[in-house]
Amino acid sequence: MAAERNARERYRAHVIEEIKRHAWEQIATAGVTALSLNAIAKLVGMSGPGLYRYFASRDDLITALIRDAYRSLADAVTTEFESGSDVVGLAHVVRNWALEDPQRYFLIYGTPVPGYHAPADTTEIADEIMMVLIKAFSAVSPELPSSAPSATPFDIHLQTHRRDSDDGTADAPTLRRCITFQTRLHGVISLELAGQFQGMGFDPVVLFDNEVATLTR
Amino acid sequence: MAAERNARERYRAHVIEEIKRHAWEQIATAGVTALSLNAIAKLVGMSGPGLYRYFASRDDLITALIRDAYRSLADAVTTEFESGSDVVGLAHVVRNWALEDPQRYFLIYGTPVPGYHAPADTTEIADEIMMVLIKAFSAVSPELPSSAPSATPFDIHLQTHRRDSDDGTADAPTLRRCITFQTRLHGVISLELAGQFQGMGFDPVVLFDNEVATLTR
DNA sequence: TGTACATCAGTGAACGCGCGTTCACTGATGTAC
DNA sequence: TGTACATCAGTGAACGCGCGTTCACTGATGTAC
Repeated sequence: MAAERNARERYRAHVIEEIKRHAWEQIATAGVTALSLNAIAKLVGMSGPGLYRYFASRDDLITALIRDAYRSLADAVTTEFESGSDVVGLAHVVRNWALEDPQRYFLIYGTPVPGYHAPADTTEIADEIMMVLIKAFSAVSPELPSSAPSATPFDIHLQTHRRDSDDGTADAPTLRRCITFQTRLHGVISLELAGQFQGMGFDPVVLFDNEVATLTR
Repeated sequence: MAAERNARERYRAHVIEEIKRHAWEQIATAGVTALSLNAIAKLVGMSGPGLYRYFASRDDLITALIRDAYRSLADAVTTEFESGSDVVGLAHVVRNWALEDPQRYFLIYGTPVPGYHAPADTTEIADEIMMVLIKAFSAVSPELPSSAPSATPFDIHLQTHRRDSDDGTADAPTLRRCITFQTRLHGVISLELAGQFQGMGFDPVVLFDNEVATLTR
């Protein structure tokens, strides 16, 4: 019966969620490096090999976590945009999302593991975020002083060298602003999360706001 | 005899360098995570425990490597500045240094290991870099349009909340520019090194130049 | 409703591995008188 | 110059550990007729 089958599937989904939950706890506490299948299995209440019914390998688990992290960020950004927020609002959503779980942020944007390659569908989610940014910047671009007057060398470069990710509707200055949004936010957020501003005395959020203000200028 | 003692010390220094060399190779190939004392010892040509004559623990080795990385970057930046280079030149030195060995860059600026705290003297070297930046920006600050006219909220915040690292000679706008130099460069460099721009079609160095150009504006 | 079969969740034992680190020890190099 | 001692480099065996993963198996749950 379909209902019965769903019961098994619901159970399965529930266990998968529990595994992931404990995986995230481990990552938050000690980083991806410390993620251990056996330890997670113990926490979930089953023996090591049992976990292989749910994830084929350690890399499989990590890949699933990365996908979920991307998904979570994309959802947060999309939701915020659809509730009428502007670029500044989106920036704060990203920062808050990062502060929520720094290691989750670093799982996506942190030190790459040489050799490991993220699966294709995470790229799609990254593009999804990019699309939201394009929409957000398209709304303000015309008003910005630097949009028409002078195209930067990078703008010109973008006109010829660019492979979508967007559907091609965005003009170069808008695309540049989206990329700049990403790099500037990452610069200030990741250094904050890594504690590089500790001992410098200032409040990171004020620096963040300073940086975000430059995006719509 | 002093000469004899030096022979032993020179030998010691030589072995330490060889250990570090192999350690860097391992890091460049597979990241810090993969750094293994036993493996390094084998490469150097001694048995595992022998390495403990040179480094008291794995963390000790890593700490030494981090210190060396900071030192190397600080030297590169200082040398460039003393040879008459400006802010733009310094930016390119930093990027080239990062490209030289991405994992070395990430060892300093990458994902922090929860729990690990860098020793105090690395902070001193970081301050050293900051001092060079302050000098470089002090040279151009007076000419910049935004220096006198309008202080940003972050500038005002910095005036009251700041614990040196500089000797207190720099004014807030200059200090802000130095910090911005660090965050913007890190944003664009680390995303490039992590391969986040792959498949987007543009040349990262053009984006980098675009971003650097904003620093002296 | 009942029976025969297929699918699935989970276990326990085992494999092979490499890790960091400690310890007692040997042999070489340097030091002091 | 020679002898007695101290320092240092390096070895080999061993400890304990936890890891990812495979395998043969049990028992429960679902499916088909």
